[in-house]
Amino acid sequence: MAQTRRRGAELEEAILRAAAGELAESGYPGVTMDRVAQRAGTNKNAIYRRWPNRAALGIAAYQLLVKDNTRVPDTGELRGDVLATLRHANEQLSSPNGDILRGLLASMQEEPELLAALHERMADGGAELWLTILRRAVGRGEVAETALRPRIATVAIVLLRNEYVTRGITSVSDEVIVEIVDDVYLPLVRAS
Amino acid sequence: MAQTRRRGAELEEAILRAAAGELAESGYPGVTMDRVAQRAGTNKNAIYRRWPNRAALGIAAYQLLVKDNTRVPDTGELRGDVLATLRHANEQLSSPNGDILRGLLASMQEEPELLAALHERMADGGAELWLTILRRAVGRGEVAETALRPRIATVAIVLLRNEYVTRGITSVSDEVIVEIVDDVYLPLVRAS
DNA sequence: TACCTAAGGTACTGTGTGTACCTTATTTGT
DNA sequence: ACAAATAAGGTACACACAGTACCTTAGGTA
Repeated sequence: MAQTRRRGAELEEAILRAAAGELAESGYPGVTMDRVAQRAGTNKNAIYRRWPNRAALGIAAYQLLVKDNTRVPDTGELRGDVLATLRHANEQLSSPNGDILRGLLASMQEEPELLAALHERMADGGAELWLTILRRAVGRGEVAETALRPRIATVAIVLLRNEYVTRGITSVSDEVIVEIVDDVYLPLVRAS
Repeated sequence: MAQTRRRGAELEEAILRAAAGELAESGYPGVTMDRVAQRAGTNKNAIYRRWPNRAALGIAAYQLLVKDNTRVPDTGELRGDVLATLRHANEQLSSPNGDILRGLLASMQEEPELLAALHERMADGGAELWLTILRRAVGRGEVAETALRPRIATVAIVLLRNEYVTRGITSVSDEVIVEIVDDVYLPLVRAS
């Protein structure tokens, strides 16, 4: 009954929107090829012509979901910037996004290149954001230039993500975030 | 043709050994109820009478695999202890154990209590081990007593595990381990 | 000896992945 | 304007796996 048959980019977007919808509503387990196809008003063939398997579709949908999440806060002091970024990431990782992330991580065992793509887009996990925050702190004289290393800069978000991935919780309390900042991150960057 | 039918603990051990074998050879995806049952020379009913679902069986098998892995090294200095522990954990987490861990983590989305059990046994992830190492360093005067907090003590292993979980790699290079120790962990505990 | 418990065996439902094959609509080149 | 190429729709399928039902059979126990 469709007046005109959708093609190319139009159909691709419809599929992606359907997959992202399932992801948001039912988590990664809900992203089945049958469900996505039905929701997009198409069939599995159209999906398999674009993504080689369920995992690839899941990553693409996840990227659509968490897009536009990399703003760099500027509160005027390092502690405020770090807290704001962690809290923002905490919202992004909260249920169901945490489940989604965990589900995706596990499904990528055989596709390292897909996992790398996922890692790049992982919510606020990019080192560049953290280096930017630290660079401004260096400019204000809050920390020494030797702290400007990716491994050091991303410690806070790694610890936060660790809470999600290994504890399976749906949301990290603000106390934990403050603890990460005051007990670990700030002492570390000031000592480096 | 079995002379005597196995029962109770004997059968349970046979099932667990079969599951651990599949885990070691094929990772978590290989731990299917059918395969484990066949390998153990029994049937799915016997498994379901003991574990409520595949995830529970997977955790039990994982615990069998990584058992006896918590020795506390004593090299006489903090840096040596930390490096030894991380290198040991790196071996434990190396393929296929890393895949196994990731697979288990993802499957636990609905069973928080199982995930908690897994977390307890996670290779060298227990805070107690790290606190012991730090306590000895405090005794030697290497670090201040204020560093004796779980969040601080476990930072090194969390960073190492992060490499596995988010990057999907099969083994972390020794350079990364040294970087974690010298650039992050030692500065952190000495500053605390 | 009879009973009870637990193991073995088999079959089944339901769901999901991925593929095959054919039909039909739409675009593009001539 | 028409034909050929391209891509979508539709259906059916093979295969694997989780979990359940139901019955049969072995082996301790009273």
